[in-house]
Amino acid sequence: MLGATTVHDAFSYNPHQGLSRNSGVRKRDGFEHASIRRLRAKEYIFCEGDPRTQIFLVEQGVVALSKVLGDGRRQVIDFAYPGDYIGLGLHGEYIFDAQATCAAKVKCIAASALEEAAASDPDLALMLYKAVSAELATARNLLVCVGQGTAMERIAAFLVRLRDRAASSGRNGSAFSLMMRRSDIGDLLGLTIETVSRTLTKLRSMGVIEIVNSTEVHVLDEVKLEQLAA
Amino acid sequence: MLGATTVHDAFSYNPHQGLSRNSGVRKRDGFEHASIRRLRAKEYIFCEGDPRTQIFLVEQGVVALSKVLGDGRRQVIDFAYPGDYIGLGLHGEYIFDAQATCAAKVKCIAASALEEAAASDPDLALMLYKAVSAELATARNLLVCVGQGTAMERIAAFLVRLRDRAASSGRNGSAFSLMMRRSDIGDLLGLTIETVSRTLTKLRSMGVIEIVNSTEVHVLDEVKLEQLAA
DNA sequence: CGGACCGTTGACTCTTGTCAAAGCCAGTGG
DNA sequence: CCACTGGCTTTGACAAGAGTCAACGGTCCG
Repeated sequence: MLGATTVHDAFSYNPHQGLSRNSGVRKRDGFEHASIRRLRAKEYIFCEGDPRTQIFLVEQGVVALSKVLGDGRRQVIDFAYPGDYIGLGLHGEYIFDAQATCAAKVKCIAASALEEAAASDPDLALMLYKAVSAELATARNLLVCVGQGTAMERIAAFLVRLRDRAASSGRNGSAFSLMMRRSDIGDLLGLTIETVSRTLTKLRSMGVIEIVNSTEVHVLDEVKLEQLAA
Repeated sequence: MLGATTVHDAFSYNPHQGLSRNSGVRKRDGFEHASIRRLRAKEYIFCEGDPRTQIFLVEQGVVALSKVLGDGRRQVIDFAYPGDYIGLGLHGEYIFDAQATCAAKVKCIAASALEEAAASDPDLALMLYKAVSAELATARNLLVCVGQGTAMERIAAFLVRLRDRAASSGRNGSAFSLMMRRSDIGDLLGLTIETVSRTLTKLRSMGVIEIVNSTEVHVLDEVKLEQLAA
């Protein structure tokens, strides 16, 4: 768990519920060069349509990348974890929202700096190519999961991915923190929060996982979980 | 309509129904350098897991890019139309199947040639970066559609995209050919063929579209169709 | 103490999937 | 020329999984 990272003066603004899309948060928050920005849960880093001036590197916490339909339905496209870049691509504007799901820390990098450098540095350009290719593979795997899986398969696959991430970052993979609310999971998998909750309850009653405090997951039966992930 | 392109000696093989994943099709079919390969409907260009030796440029027809789960469920990830590249990325193997949905023609390009050139040509590398970024945006838009939309919204959005494509390629956008079966559409949108059929029937009975011969679509009410696309 | 937010659970509805049958069309072969 | 066959689509009846609506409980925080 990341603990309660103290946030200085940024306030949480939600552009989809009436506030201006460009609040003072941006300028007040050290947005100039390669600075660190601290985020509290639910705080937006940027929104779809904002000019793409910066690229962000997640240092701590989790950031949900999402798109929102006119009527409020939201699809999380991906979660960015420490080490992931946010905002790559060659668009003039961001093409999705980026919102911290929990207290988080991101490094801010000028987009122009990175992409001008890439124009003369083939290695860097190839690195970008590779990073975007990886994002593409992730997006497509999620598409398969959402397009073809039952609720149980989607949740199980999601938990397997979290477990793999935890395992590969050295820690004990069978115990990890969700670092997000049920609504974030539902919006990722195309399910309602009720279905997410019910499915997690079912996994608990099957003895596959254990959940403490609604956010800490312990995988009790890894084999079973992988079977359920289809 | 592309008409009945004559296919020489390639036969249709389906790797997911018992045949070897590497039949003679590949070598017999002009796979060496920048050659043209003709495909009949349902013929595979390559499969997930095959070594990624070539990149393909679609010249005619439509190619479905898909992933298949162990039990046969299939998710179409994207359709490649004339002008689209297939197989970009930096993986040693293809990470999806590529299968013509109708008679098609593709140009074959050695993968090594392209990516070695990119290592010393920043412009080319940036071009690849841009191409993959575009694929990523497409995949994410489809994810939003599949994750959040009802059957009607998914079908309507799909038809709008086809119309836009037809319109931008010079022809009359309100009339176009599907160039694929209901199962391809269903596997793209995460729906069954029955639901696809029923939804198209409903659109017909609403006077939004007209379908002749099961494949030729005429959009009668563009405004309504866009409204339905969410 | 009260309120806001989040998660869980229950009852019910409804969209979509499943299963089955029939029609249509194209190609094949008698 | 026609009957037959196979692949594809359409349609209907029914089942089931997920969504909706509502209530309740827990936790955190002012």
